[in-house]
Amino acid sequence: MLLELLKKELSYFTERQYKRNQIIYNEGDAPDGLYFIESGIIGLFHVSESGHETLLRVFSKNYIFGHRSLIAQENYHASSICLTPSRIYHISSSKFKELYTRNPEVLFEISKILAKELRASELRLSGLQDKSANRRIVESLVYLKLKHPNYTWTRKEIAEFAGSTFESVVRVMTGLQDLGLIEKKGRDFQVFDFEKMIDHSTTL
Amino acid sequence: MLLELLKKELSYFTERQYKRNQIIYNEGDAPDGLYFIESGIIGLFHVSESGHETLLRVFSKNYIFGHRSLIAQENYHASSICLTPSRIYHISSSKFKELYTRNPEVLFEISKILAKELRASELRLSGLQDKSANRRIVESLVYLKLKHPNYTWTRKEIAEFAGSTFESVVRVMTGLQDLGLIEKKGRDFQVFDFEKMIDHSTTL
DNA sequence: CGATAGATTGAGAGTTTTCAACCGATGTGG
DNA sequence: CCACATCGGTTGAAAACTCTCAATCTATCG
Repeated sequence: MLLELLKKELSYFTERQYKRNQIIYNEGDAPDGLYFIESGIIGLFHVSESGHETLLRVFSKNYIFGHRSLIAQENYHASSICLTPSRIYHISSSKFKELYTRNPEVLFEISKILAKELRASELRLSGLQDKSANRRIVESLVYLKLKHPNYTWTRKEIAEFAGSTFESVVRVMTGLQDLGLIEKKGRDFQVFDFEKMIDHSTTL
Repeated sequence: MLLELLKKELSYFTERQYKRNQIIYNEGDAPDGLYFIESGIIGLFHVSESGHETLLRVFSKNYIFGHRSLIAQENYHASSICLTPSRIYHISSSKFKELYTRNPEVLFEISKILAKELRASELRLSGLQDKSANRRIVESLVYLKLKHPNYTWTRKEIAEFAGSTFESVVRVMTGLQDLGLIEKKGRDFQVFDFEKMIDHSTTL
């Protein structure tokens, strides 16, 4: 929906190339327009005062990012970093304003995205208090691997998404392999049965 | 900002009265327009599968709620419950659409609210992994009591906001009283020094 | 082939919750 | 206005979960 709207307006955007691990914007920076992903995977990371990292969201093809700060008119509360090499369109704040003034549908679609992201965040908030670390790790494994089957997620990234430690992720993955639900392949892994994994998340 | 816009449109709204503990809408219900608070305090609670409750947000005078589901076009992911008797304006989904079509500024302001709520939620997500329970409890105490000095927050509500248990809240409050930073008054309490409380949150 | 980043495993430590018992405040009906 | 019921608060001790730390191993890449 938003996709079609933005594709029609690509002349407003400029395309940029980013390398793996390249920072697109940093926590604390002033908002700098809207980003729209042509290819690649981008992680949104928050680093707390004490140095703890959290993987808040994962963005990829045909999705936008930078929208939260842009709309809120607040500095970024987290940093966007490329997990893979990426091609990304960028539109300046002023051109973005021009765009949604001319086409209010764009604003509505972005609101919708914000609303869905808020739901997801609040459900994670609840899950963090309610679910065991193992359960959260399994769910994160399923979520991340379903979303990006070909990307090799590190244990650290998975832990930072699940709200746990990479050692705990390792233990859960070993357990799942013993149950025959996943198979480790070098640093990567393959999932055989997404459904059963969640059932076994208390068994580990 | 949104306040002025909505006040001009009160003829679009109908006013309703709610009692303490009355449920305004339930988790799982289809979205039902927008709510705008004339008076009272409303809590947004999520109850997980296992029965764990989380206090996600607190709404009060001149603020809206129900906007997330309305914009996302998703069922409510949490329930809105009156913490005090409340007077609340309500606008139907169709009239709301009419309103923001005629006045796109309204939509922009609501997007802004969503964006700020997303930030707050994600920072809590990070804090939940990063900060000690005591620290989170102290911060919640400060946040809730600064926001509503006259409301008697129960230990349970504070715990459900902080992501802890009511017993832990009790222990933290006893510690703060021993330090002379708060004073308990029956079930209520008074804060003497909001600043110092956070400093002492690791000491407890 | 060596260097480095990432993965694995075990044992120990610490924080936080859970459970249980008891206390105090608040409000209602007789 | 008192008595009692109920809801919320308090405290202590034990248990559990998860993390931390350290040592070792393996994959990957120049």
